[in-house]
Amino acid sequence: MSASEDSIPGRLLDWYDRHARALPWRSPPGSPAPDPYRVWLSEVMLQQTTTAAVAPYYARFLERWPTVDALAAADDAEVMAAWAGLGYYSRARNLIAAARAVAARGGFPDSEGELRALPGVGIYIAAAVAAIAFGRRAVVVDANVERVVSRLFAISAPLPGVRGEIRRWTDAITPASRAGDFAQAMMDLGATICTPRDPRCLLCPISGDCAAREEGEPARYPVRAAKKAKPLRRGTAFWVERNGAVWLVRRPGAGLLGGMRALPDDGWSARGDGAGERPGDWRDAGVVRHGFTHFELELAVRASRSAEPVGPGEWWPVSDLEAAGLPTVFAKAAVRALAD
DNA sequence: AACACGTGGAC
DNA sequence: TGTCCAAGTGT
Repeated sequence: MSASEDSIPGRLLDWYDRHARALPWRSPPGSPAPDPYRVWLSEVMLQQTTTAAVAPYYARFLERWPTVDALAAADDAEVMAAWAGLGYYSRARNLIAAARAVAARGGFPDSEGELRALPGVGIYIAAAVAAIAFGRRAVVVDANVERVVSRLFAISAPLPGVRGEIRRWTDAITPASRAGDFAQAMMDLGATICTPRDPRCLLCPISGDCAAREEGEPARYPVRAAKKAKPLRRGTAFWVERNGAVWLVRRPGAGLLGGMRALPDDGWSARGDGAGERPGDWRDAGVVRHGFTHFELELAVRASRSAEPVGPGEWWPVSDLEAAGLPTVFAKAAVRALAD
């Protein structure tokens, strides 16, 4: 390696060679670079999502669509249904669009700039794919890196405003070679040692360079701006059942749960409950609570066997509801309706 | 710059 | 039960 063993990247790479996590989308350190399709797919799934949550989805996607060409040829509805439960559904919509763009140009581009042009590929994924799949030197900054770097240099200004400074420090310690392994080493360090609470500094290969450890309270970094309170919204979902089938709709392509199958609802406007306005014989099937990123939802479930479905939709066999690919909030509502 | 955008696990 | 937060991106 070009980095000396006494440097921060040198010690980190040496640690990574011995302690890298074995993850389904990863090649062991020193082995040939993994397929860019696999790196890209995993990075998209891993946005704001834990490795444990991603693993089964990643396995299913790879089995069903082993190449970017296969994914590009897939039906939108099947991909959206396969994504159900993973959250942030715009990722799935962008995944399809990006796969088709890549297939059309005959393969993945190998530079950050071109990667960045793909839908759903931002500054982080472009850098990660360029470094991990194509061996480029790129500055990869995710939440792990933010935490490690903010501690290493005791950066006391709050996130998110301080991201530029963190990026410059990361650039300063990113080696010319093995930038992909370096990025993954930083992420492994953040995930297993330099953890949000109670970092295990005694096991850290760069604790001797860490300004936060020197100060004595590393867990106080990174500093974050105060977060806003989540408002509570109330709404109603409608379970209309007939001959063993339930009426499902597809949500509009953009916005919350965009493009996903769903139960019909009242829009969750603050005043709630338009159920009384819908003709038919309705029963109260209970309430489910669900937390979204920026609000909390209290969703009343109303069920009927006589109401007429409203607008476009489809009858879906209740016995095969799993295959409909409902987002978790509606899966909860379905369980509530069926338990009633 | 600030906000929209899901979900589940850890404590 | 509540809070934090995880391999971020788009607008």
